[in-house]
Amino acid sequence: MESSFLSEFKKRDYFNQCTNSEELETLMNKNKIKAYIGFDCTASSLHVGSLLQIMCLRMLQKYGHQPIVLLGGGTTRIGDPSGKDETRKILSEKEIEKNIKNIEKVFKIYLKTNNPKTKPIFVNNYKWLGKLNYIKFLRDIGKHFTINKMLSFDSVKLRLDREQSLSYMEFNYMILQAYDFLELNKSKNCVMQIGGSDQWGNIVNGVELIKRHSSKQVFGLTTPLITLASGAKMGKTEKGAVWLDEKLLSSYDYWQFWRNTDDRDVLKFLKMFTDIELNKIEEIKDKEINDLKVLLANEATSMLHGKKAAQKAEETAKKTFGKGSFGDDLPTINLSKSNIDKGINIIELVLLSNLLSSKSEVRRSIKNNGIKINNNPVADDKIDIKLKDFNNENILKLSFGKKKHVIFKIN
RNA sequence: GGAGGGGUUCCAGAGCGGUCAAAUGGGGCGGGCUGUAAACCCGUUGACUUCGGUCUUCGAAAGUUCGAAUCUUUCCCCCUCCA
Repeated sequence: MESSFLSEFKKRDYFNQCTNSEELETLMNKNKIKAYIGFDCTASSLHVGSLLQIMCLRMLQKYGHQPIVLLGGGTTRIGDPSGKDETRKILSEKEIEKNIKNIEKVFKIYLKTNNPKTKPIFVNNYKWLGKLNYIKFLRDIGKHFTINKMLSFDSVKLRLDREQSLSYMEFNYMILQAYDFLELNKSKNCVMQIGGSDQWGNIVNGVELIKRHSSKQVFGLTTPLITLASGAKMGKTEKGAVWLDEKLLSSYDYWQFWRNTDDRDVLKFLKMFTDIELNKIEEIKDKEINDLKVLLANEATSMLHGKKAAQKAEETAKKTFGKGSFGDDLPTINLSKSNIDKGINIIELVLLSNLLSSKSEVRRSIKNNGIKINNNPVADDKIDIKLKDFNNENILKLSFGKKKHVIFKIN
């Protein structure tokens, strides 16, 4: 069978639900379509939680379809109640605009922008939501929604069941999202919305609205929630969220995130988050698991930060973990010579590194053998770091645990 | 509107005048084992410390007491049942 968008979509385990799989398949084989995904702009960048959605857009391009990226300046002002227990904080206009600009950059990395037929279209729903006329909106759009049905959606129902408050503002979120779809259908001929499984209700609403309002058939497609073998949510490291932004998470740490994947998740992630062809994955799947993890880390990191960054990260990792030495990708902190001459207390040094944030923590960690200077555990929290602790290149490696290292350099 | 129950350290959840920086479990962190994995085992989990202690915490404020997370008063918030 010839490979198609939807068949590969399914084979890579991107598929959760579709409003009408067969017809969508037919349509996509016949025509090149436009599909959109909306992204939340609450934070200044996206993290790996959105990566699967980004991969979906890439796949659209791969099959000649055109992705639309909706950066929800309008809906971010409201806040999606799906999966949230509490009302989100409301961001200022300026913050949202700033976030949108920054998030756009991520898409320009992941998506190809040179082919005019498939290059991503960026839209901001504030453009149309911002100037809605309330009465007109109620008459044109609001009449297609029944409260009875809206109350039955999980996003609303769960909140109400737990007797948590749901503001009228948030209650309207799903209508606004449905309206987005309608708007994109009218202005850009967008016929599909993709989203995470938690968006199913919102997406279906859009599909139905368009059917009622314009008598057109459009499609909704969702991706599964990624659950880790460990049961945890995907996307955390020692340092917090795994951001898709060098400024928030270094390419080395990003590489490490993938390198540290649970054995049981490696093949799944290779399928989901790399461009390696499926038959190739099939071939290599029995290779040494750690080699596969390196492959995964390299592929995922190259895609975001470039090949060079990936190589450098691998290099640093090899030195740091293999040889117990270090590479240039580790965070480096410069010290002045005069500081060292006086001697720096070990606790102060650790605090300088930001590896830990309080003196008590440092003391405890030293007691637990968790702090190392040049691979040697520090036994006493009273020692001072002096010139002799630095190597002949004036470098000292400070480690907390096995994975977190910082380089101190005298200059 | 009426009647009860409750707000405790990251979370769940004990404590109900001194022995409480607060049981226990989960999570986190560190160590061991290994493969930078999982599982398992051990330690640790408010801050500061000259390691003797000191300081700040149990919804908020005020009070009783030599002494309060524990008692009293007021306030704020949440839950259950009745109307």
